[in-house]
Amino acid sequence: MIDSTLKAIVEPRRREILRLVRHVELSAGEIADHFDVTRPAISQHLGVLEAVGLVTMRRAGTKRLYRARPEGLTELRAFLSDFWDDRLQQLGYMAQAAEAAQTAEAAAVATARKAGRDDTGTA
Amino acid sequence: MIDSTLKAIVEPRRREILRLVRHVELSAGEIADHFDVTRPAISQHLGVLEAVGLVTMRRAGTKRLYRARPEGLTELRAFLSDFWDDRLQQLGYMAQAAEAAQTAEAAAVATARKAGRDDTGTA
DNA sequence: CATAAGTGTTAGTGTTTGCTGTCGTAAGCC
DNA sequence: GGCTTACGACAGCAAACACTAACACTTATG
Repeated sequence: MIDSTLKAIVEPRRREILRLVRHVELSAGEIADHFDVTRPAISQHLGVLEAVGLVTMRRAGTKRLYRARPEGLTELRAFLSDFWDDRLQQLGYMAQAAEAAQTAEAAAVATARKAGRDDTGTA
Repeated sequence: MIDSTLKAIVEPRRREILRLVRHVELSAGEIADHFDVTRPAISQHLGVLEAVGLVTMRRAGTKRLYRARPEGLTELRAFLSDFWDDRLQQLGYMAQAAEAAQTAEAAAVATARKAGRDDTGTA
């Protein structure tokens, strides 16, 4: 699950695609225009990104519009944080922190401490 | 640079190795004992991890002791944070974008057309 | 219904990658 | 010196991956 998401992220072209559709919605053709490879190649990359939940797609006439899925990115960030921080928090933490950060970052940190457990992670 | 680091992280066995030597120093043989593959295979993984600066090695007699290099992990985390936050310090931006996109999808598409090819991708 | 535009899908290909098996090398022990 | 331990280095192989080319499908437009 997380493994496939990581594999999707590794490909440089897919990271670039993710950057393109992070804030705006783009059609497959518009995305392909940013690269030198053929459109089918980009279509495959989009399929991979959609399969792992990093982008969403909606049809608009003959076009298909893609957009980054913030939740997918959040989940990946949560996993990576967990990986490095030694199971300091759970998956839902990042979303809570993001919400709390709008008013105060310190509050988010406090939430992390509150939700966290002992980090005696001697693997 | 970051690309090779990401590639090193993607391999599940290398992530497991990284977990093993995160807090304690282990010899190549001890690390290999945790896996079903042969020692040369683990040796190759260790070589990759060392090449990208995710682990350090020191010789102790006939043994070679490996340990995670925290700085390497920090650099990768910094890159990933920069990638997702787009050097916009606000953590809660994603939620706002997702909410706003529902009401201003047409505007987003228009913006995309207007933006055209500002970045041809040189990751 | 016929045609064109916009994409996804499938088959096939070259390259990369992780693994095994064998060999070479440096450090300790008799 | 000769032997064992511990490890890396070098081919060789099989699977995975990204790409291209050709085809199929869906949606407007006449």
